[in-house]
Order: sequence, then structure tokens, then C-alpha cells
Amino acid sequence: MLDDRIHKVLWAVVESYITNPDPVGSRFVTKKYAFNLSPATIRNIMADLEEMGLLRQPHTSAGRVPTDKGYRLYVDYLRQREDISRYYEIEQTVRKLEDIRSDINELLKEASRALSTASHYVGVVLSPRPEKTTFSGINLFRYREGQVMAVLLTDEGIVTNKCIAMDADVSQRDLNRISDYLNAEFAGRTLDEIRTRLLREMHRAKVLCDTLISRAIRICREALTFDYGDLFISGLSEVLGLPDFSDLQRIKEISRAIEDRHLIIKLLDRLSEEQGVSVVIGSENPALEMRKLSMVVCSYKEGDRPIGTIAIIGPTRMDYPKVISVVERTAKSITKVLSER
Amino acid sequence: MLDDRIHKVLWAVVESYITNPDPVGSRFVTKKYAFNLSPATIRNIMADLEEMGLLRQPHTSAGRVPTDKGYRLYVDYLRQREDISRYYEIEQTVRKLEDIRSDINELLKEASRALSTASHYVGVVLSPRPEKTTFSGINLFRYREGQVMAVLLTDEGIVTNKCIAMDADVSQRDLNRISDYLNAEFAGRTLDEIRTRLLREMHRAKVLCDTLISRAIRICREALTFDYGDLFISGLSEVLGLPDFSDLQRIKEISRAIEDRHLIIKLLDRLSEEQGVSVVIGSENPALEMRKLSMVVCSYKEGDRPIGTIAIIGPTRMDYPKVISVVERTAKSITKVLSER
DNA sequence: ATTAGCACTCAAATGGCGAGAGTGCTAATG
DNA sequence: CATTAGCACTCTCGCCATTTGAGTGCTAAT
Repeated sequence: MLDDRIHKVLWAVVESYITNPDPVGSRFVTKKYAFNLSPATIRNIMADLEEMGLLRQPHTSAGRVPTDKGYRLYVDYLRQREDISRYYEIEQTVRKLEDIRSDINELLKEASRALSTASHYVGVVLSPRPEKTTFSGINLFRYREGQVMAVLLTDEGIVTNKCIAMDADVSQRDLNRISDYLNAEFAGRTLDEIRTRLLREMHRAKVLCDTLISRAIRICREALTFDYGDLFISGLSEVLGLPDFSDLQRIKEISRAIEDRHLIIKLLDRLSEEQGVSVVIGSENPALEMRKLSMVVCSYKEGDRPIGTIAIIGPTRMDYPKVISVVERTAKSITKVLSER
Repeated sequence: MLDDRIHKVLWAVVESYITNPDPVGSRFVTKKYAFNLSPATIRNIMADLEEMGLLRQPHTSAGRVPTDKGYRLYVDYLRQREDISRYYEIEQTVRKLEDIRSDINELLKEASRALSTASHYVGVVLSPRPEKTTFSGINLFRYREGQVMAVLLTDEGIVTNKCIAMDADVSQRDLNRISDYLNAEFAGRTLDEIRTRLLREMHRAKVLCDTLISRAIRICREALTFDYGDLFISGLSEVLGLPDFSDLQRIKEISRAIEDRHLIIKLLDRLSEEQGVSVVIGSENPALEMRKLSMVVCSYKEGDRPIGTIAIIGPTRMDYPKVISVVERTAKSITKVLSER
């Protein structure tokens, strides 16, 4: 704060290291980032930065490398400066998403691909959380003897189908009555609300012994409890070739971590309530397996309610400005498509 | 043929190399596989095998390693001998699949997982080819202004939904008439048949200028041309840690090849007509990117028509007996579930 | 406060050396 | 004549010492 020279040096080290994975030395800083200072002075400053835990040297006679804490400071600066630099290359990739209006799953799958190709890291998209979505309509029909097919629509355009096995055969006429009832009763409510309400109704139905209604409730419950939305992951190969993970052991670790859908979902979920883009750097990550990786996360919305999450996962030595732009931009596109349909 | 000693040696080399990735020497063969022959004799035989292109030495003073051609011979032997050894460990993993009766997508996703965990290689499942499936029923409803939601069911239990934008709003009553018509007309036919028939009908409708029918046809066409079935891939991390791919460059290559869904689909498709299990070894593979990998492929059926394909992908140095068993067994389970529903 | 100079440190590259494993060839053997 | 024992040869791998070069920390001069 007092001395902003020190921050400039940190900045220089991070920027340089991000574009080129060699530890950066004092001489290089003076040359490339033209301060009017000699290498010796820079060395002093760097020593200070190291004391503060913002830089470290891989070994005595090497240059300096940012620590996770160093990246953190860098990123915080970045966010203050608000000037989201324009990356025209990404614009092109992301813009294509806005043409996908028909199928939301298609949109999300392409989004994960776009995240990955624009950033050259791993792109992740978590489809809308079931509880957050709002009920639009349900459609029931008899599929086979004793099996009912339920097609659930939400306002966000998500379509899920579930095959429900019934204890007894149900006629299509009954199913129509049930779906009419459900549609009239629940339109516009969030699935969360519906679920709690369903519990109450269930109680009542038991008391009334109304088989039709109790059946309806059973069907509805089944149809509404669809499992966690899909998780779309793209571009693992982008990240595996990186010099950051030259170690074989690490590669296995990382690919396993990224393949672990439950883990990723849990991590994204934790950040889904945040406003705007959040950045999790290396060891800040609660999961051990991810402590060599950074995540840049943002949620997309329908209207103004955040309903799902996207992210880019890469090494801690990551092009944060670009990645943040990509994530922000992509979230915006998804939000736009969802809101305009 | 004349001399089956020579084949026994090949067999021994392959078996040994498969369980342990060290080049195998003549001494080792005599010890472990107790022929009544001295190392010197084995060396002569091995030299012959090398001339035939079935073995090779990584360098002069190392043992021998099978070539792709060597594996091929080994695998062909394996297949003749018909005695599919029982692997009890896999039984357990695969058996679980048979409990998944509700959702075919769930089944296939789990199948890819099972393939991977049972074999420790990459498991791949291609969902049924659209053209091969048989139409069971379609359900249309008005979703929004000018948008129609089509839910297509097939006899195999596949459910797909498609949102179709219409030029004009269509009433639910009309939609019902259309779907009734389609259901009556097309039940039990394969989607392939329907498509060709649709083309004819379209012609007729144009002539008649019947808007209802031409609309119906348009909707149906949209609903039936769903893109290639999903491809489920599991266990990439299993394969990346293998000693076979210690090279960083190779790892990137391989992960990219396996992530390339189009490529995989194309390769699986080429083999989908084969009866039973087929094995593609390393350089036999038409795709360059896959020339260090082997694939073991089998299709699963509904009734007796093959409709989709599963595979295991791993290094050429692969436990073929086990992998073949796993693939065969898994295909059988999927077939069973599809046929019993 | 900054800088020039210098001694110091350490990783990575280089090269020589010996051990070990496995081969190919030849001559001896049953 | 097929098989085998023996032996010289080849090549990889791990080990060690040495060198090189980049970058540092410290100190004294500016």
C-alpha cells in the first residue's frame, strides 16, 4: 500500500510466469517491465515479497514464482480494476452459443466446449439445480403395463422424463386427470415449494384414503426427484499436456479429480450463491485433490435468479484475466438465451 | 502349425508381458513356463518369432516384446479356445447393471462405468443408433407460443424430447390429432422405415395442400431426426497412469483421441455389424491417433437385432482375456435388461 | 535509497564407469 | 541333427564427479 512499487513487481512476476512457466529473475523483471531500477533493487523487493509469502523460489538459485497467496493478491487487483479487457478471439466462440435456442442440454454441452476451447483449460457446466427450477407442466402417459412415463417441463426449458413403475395399472384417463390437476395446482412454483407442499398433501390423502390423489402424489414425487443435473466436462486433454503437470503421478491424480463428478458438483455448489465470478486458487480449495488446480466459477441465471453454475478448471498458473473474461462472458450468453426464450 | 512349441513361446511372452511390462527374456520363459528346454533353445525360437514379425526387442540387450501382429495371433488363439474363463470379480460389478430397469440412459452410463472399473481401462458405451430403434409412440404438446414439445418413445425404452419451433401456433387439439395419427400409423416400425415413408407422404401432402398433415409431417421429421445417441465414456484416469504411456506427449495424444467423440463413434460404428466380440489391436486401427491403443468391441441387442455398441479401450499391452470377458458379459447384461422390460 | 560487484548456491546437463541382463554365435553333446 | 553349454558382445541404467550458467544475497560504494 505505502509502496506500490512492490505491487508492481508482484504483478510483473505473475504476468511473466503466467505466459511462460519459468521462474522469473530480477534481471528479467527490469528488462521486460522497464522500471527505472536495477536488478539489485528488484532483488531486495522480491526478498520482501517472499517474506510476505507472496513469492517463493523453487530452489536457491532460481528466480521467483508466485505462491497461491500471490496469485490471490493479483486476482483481487485484477477484479478492482474492472476493465475487463476485450478478448476478441473468445467473442467469436461464445457468440455461437446464443444461436442454440432449442435444446437447453445442447446449449450447456456446447457451453462447456466453448469454455474449454476459448481458455485451453477444462470447461465445466452444471445444469440447473432441480430445486431452483420452476414447474411449468407435467405430462403423463401410460407407457406399458403398469409403467407410467412422466415428462416434466420447467420454465427454464429443461425437460426430464422418468419411467415410473406403479403397483397397479393406471388408465390413461386417470393419468390425464392427474396431470391436469398437477398442472393447475403447481404451475409457476419452484420444485422446492412443490416438494414441501407435497408432503402435506400426502398426509391429507392418507387420511382421506383417496387412491387417485395418493397415486398422483406418488407419481409426482417420483417425477420431481430427478437426480442432480448433468455435469458437462470438456477439454481434459488441454490440461494434461501442460508443463505444470509433468509429473506422471500428478497427472493421474488430476485426471481422477476432474473425472470425479460428485466432487466437482460439491465444489461448484458451494460457490453457486456468490455474485459474479469467484476464483478459487490452489490450496484455497477445500478438496485435497484439487490443491494444485484453480477454479473460476460463475453462475448463470434465468431472469435474475441464479440457477446453475459454470466453471473453468486449470493449473494455478493460469491466465486469470482471460479465464475470468471467458467465464463471465459465457455465463452472460447462457443467461441471455435462457431469458429470451 | 507344424511346430507348436513356437506358439507356446509366443503365448508365454504375451502372457508374461501382459501381467508385467518388462521385456521378457529367454531365461524367464524357461523358468516360469517350464518347457523342458534350455534358454538357448528358447532364444533360437524367439529369433524365429522375431523374423516372423511377432516379437521384437526394444533394444539389443533386452528381452522380447510382442508386436501388434503377435498380439493378434494370441487373441485369435484365445478366441478359438472358447473357454471364457470365469472372472468372478467382474460378475459382481456387472450383475448390478441388471437392476437398473427404469432408465435406459442410466443403464448405459452405469455400463460404461462398470466396463471401466472391472477392466481398469476406459469404458465406452454408445447408445442405440437412432435408425435401428423401433417407434413406440410419440407425444406432442404445446409448450409455448409457437413451440411444440415432442416426446418420442421407442420400444427399447429410449425417450427423447425435442422442442420444435412452428411457423404458426398450433392448438393442443390439433396436436392430439396429429399424435394419434402418427401413433396409429407408425407403431412398431423402425425409425429408418418411417423416415423413408415420410418422404413419400410429404409429397402427397404437398399435392393435397393439407396443412394439418403437412404440419404433422414436419413435426414428425423434426422429432425423428435426433442426433447421434449419447456416448458414455468412463475411466480415462485409469489409463493415463499406466506405465505404457509414460511419455507426456503420448498422454496428451491419447487423452485427446479418447475425448474425440466423433472419432470414437466412427470407429465403433464400423464394427457394429460384427457378430460377437471384435478386437482391434494398435496399428490395425484405421485412426492414427489410436495406433497405440487397442479396442475390444461388442454390440448389445434388443431381441436379436444389434442396436448399440460398447467397448473397452486400453493400451495394446492389455489383459485381453479379461477384457474380452468383461465386454462380452456386459453386453449380455445390457441385452438382457433391454429384452426383459 | 540505490546500485555495482562479487562470492556463493544449486539445478541441470555432461560424460565416464561398472553392473547386470540378455543376446547371438559357435562348438560340444546326446 | 536338434539341443545345449559357454562365452564374448551389446546395450540400458544407475551412479558419481564435473562443469556450466542463471540467479541470488550481501556488502561496499555512490
